[in-house]
Parts: sequence; C-alpha cells; structure tokens
Amino acid sequence: MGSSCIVKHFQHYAPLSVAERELLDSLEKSPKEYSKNTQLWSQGDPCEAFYSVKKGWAYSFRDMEDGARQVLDVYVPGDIIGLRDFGFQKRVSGLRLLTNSVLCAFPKPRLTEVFAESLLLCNIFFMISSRDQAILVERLVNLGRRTAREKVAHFLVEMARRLEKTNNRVANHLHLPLTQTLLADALGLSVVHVNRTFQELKEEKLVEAPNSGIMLLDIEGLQKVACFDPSYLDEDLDGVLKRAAP
Amino acid sequence: MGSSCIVKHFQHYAPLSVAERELLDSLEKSPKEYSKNTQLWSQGDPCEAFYSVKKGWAYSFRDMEDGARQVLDVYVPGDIIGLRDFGFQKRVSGLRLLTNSVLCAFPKPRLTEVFAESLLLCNIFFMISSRDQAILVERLVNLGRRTAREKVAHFLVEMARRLEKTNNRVANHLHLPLTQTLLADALGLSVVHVNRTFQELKEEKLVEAPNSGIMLLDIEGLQKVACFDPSYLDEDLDGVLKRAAP
DNA sequence: TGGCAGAGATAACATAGGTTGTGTTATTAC
DNA sequence: GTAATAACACAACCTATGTTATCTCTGCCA
Repeated sequence: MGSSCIVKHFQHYAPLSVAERELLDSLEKSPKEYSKNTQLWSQGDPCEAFYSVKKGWAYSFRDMEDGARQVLDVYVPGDIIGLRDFGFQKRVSGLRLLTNSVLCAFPKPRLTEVFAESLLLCNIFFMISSRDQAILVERLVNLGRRTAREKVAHFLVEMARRLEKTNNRVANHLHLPLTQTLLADALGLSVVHVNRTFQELKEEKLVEAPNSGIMLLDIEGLQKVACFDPSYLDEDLDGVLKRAAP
Repeated sequence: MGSSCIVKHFQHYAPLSVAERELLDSLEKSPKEYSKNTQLWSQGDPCEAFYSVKKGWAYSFRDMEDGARQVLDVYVPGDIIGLRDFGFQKRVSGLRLLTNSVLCAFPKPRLTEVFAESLLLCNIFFMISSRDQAILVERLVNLGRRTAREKVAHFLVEMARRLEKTNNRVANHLHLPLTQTLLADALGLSVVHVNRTFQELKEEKLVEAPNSGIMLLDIEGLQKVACFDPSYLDEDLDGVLKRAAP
C-alpha cells in the first residue's frame, strides 16, 4: 500500500480531497520501526513531534517520586500519540512501546501549518483531541468510582472496542498484548490484586491467560460486569464534516 | 469594561489584532447570570454550545448507575467549559454551578468559523484543549497513585495555582467555595474520609473550615504534602504564538 | 417561630485492596 | 545447558478507606 499511515488513519474519518491527502503525506518523512520497550520520551523532555501508530501498541505514563507509575492511556494502530503535549514545551507524560511497532513522526510546527491549510483536517484533529479527553474522563471515572473487578473489565472492554473500530471487524474473542503489571499501573491497583481479580474472571470464563498477553473470551460478558457504556467512543464525524466542509 | 469576557480571557493569552477581537466578541450574544446549583446540562444531552466563565465557579461530573458521582474538573473565572464535547453529538459529562455565576455562551458551529478565520485563535483553542487534558492527566495520577492526604492537598493546591493565574496575584491564604462532598466526589473518596483527612490538615494549620467553603492557610505547606509539581499548568504560549503568528 | 435541608463532625465497625514473601514457568542471553 | 529475568500465581496478614449512624450548626423560608 503506497499511502502513508496518517492518510490511512484519516480516510477512516472522512473523504479527503487530493490536496488534503498530499498535506497529510507531507507530514511524515517515513515510517520507522521501533522495538518493544523502547521509550520514545520521558516526562519533561522537550516536545518536538507527534506520532501516528501504524503498527504495534504503546502507552503513556507518569512516574511518581516513590517509584510508582500511573499508566494514562494505551495506544493502538490508527491512534495519534502526543497531541496532549501540543500546548506545552515539555512532555506531560512519558511514552513507551508495548510491542515492536512502526510509527510515523511529524514535527510539531507542521501541525499548525496543517491547520492553516485545511479547515477540515484542523477540525478532525480537534475532534481527535476531544476524543482523547473523553477516554481520559472515562479512565477517571474508572479509577474514582469502580471496584477492582469493574475496573479490570471496563479497561479490557474499552481496548476491545477501540480495536474493533480501527480493525473494522467485531469478534467476541480477542488477544491483547498487555501484562497484569500494566493493568495494575493503569487502574491504580497492585499487581497482586489485579491477579486475584483476574483469577476470578478466569473462573467465569470471561478471560484467559495464554503464554503471553491476555485473551478475552467473552467481551459481552465483560461488558456486563463493567456496566460499560460505549457512547464515549462514538465521535460525531458527520457533525464535524457538516461544520467544516459544508 | 466594555470588552467581552472571551476577549478578556484571550488577552491574557496573547496580543490580539482588532479583527481577532471582533471575532471573539461575535462569539457571544451577552453574558448571562445563573444561580448557584443550576445544572446547565446532563450527560447525554445534545451538545450545542460552549461557555466561558466570567464570574463564579462550576464543575463537570459523571453520575454512576449506583448513585455515586465522579467530579471531573472544577472551572474558575477565565476558563472555557464544554470543549471536551467538541467531537461528540452528546455531552460526555454533566455541568453544574457551584456558585452564582455569569457565563457567556457561544454555539458550537461558531468555533469552526473561528478556526477558519484566525489561525492564531485556532491554535490558542487547541492549546486550551491540551491544557484541559493535562489537568485531567494530573487528576488521574491523583486518583490512581496517591493517598487521601495527598489527594486532598494536591487538589486544593491545584485550585489555588489556577486561581493565581487568572487573578494575576499570589497569596498564601485563599478561600475556595468548595464543600467536602465535592472534594470527595472529585477525589474518589467518601465524605467521611475527606472529613477525617481535613481534620488532620486543620490541626497542622494548613487549612481551616469557615462557615462556608474552605480556607487555605498555607499553600506552600500543602504543596509539600502533595509533592505538587506545577509544570502541568505552564502552557507554552510563546511557542504557540511563534508557530501561529510569526 | 419553627422546622427542615445541607454541611460538617465523630464514633464504631467492616472490608476491599495493599504488602510481603515464596514458588513456578517461560523466555532470553551466554 | 545453565543462569538471569520477567511474568504469573497464591498465601497470610495488615491498613487505609468505606459504611452506617448519630449529633450539631447554620441558613432558609413558610
């Protein structure tokens, strides 16, 4: 496939004009491979570029003084990484790869140029940023007001649903390259307790632990456990289109 | 003062051209008064407008099935409310006023028009959205990885620092119109435990409970308790200006 | 003038989740 | 093939925080 990963990402969002495609293509010099566990940047590093994920998984996090770590969000193919730092000189959070990945980088000033050249892309980027916020909000609710059982189930279902959107297919059976430690750090729990909870879900045939990663066996079941309401993942693409490209 | 509250807000961010001022002025028909506890919208309501806060305090929240509530963010004068919902048809969270307030509304489609007409304002709005995200991130860390004592202290210091920015003056002594119930809902704690924690901080002369609201007596002291790092509130206005209006 | 609602304070008791520690595998590195 | 490491499992015990239940105080408004 000749088209860049950013173009691919946005095709999914909207029909792009030739000019807009070229604009997006120009954003990336070339996709680059990175291996598992490489840390793209740390909190406090200067913020110079954004990335789009062509292949692989990543996560953003914050390290605490006492060595604890809070995972903020997990990124899957099609996501854009680093937008959070747009308004800052320094990165607000660190970023690491969960698997071997292919990413496309584009420098920060380019984004402003894109805003200047295409109102549609500008609005789409704003929409993505607002979706990122909605995901953070949901994570906040998860941390503040749910039990460990619900937290774990909710997080897993969110990942499943987000993958469905970018893969464009639904399955009730799904493998995620996550560790229990990552879950713990994302959900504000201890690994031990995540493990306890996981055993519970395992006995109920909702999940499974293959040699590596986590296997979801019954996403609808998990959804029930979590009282999962997917509306926070439903962007209003049509509305944005109507306003930006009438 | 003749100038609209949005203009006032952005003056603080950047020197605006006459055209840009007029553009912002056009965003609002007129400031409007609302009384304490009115609920501007609920989660799921159609998202039609954004607001800027001219006077008073507000907060956004999510209600849970079981009656619990998670407060997501608190807004003070100068803040813009609702940007979070830009990419959605329905509101992601509810909004209520904490005090009698004066707000300025502007309809959603107008924002896209502003993007089209001023690259600088577009970038500033993007910066605000990214700052909102940074605040959510910090709240996430707070919920996931801090003790009740740290949570309360951190939240209070954040409010103090944010007020300083919009008030343009520093004090080591500050009154906030917050209730302990609101703190509890914002921090994922029970009111009882917030109260316990509050007593502790009171004995250490860090805070005080006047007839209504909360009085901060020693912000620096609280800052130490919370290991508060204010960098997540330092937007890079200069960078944005350089990129958007060179 | 009373009484009701919201906010705060406090006590007694209950529990979800944390901590520490010890094994077991599976994977990678030499 | 063995050492080292990372992930997972599970047991025993501990504690921060939740729950329930009073009591007070203030403000409000009928």
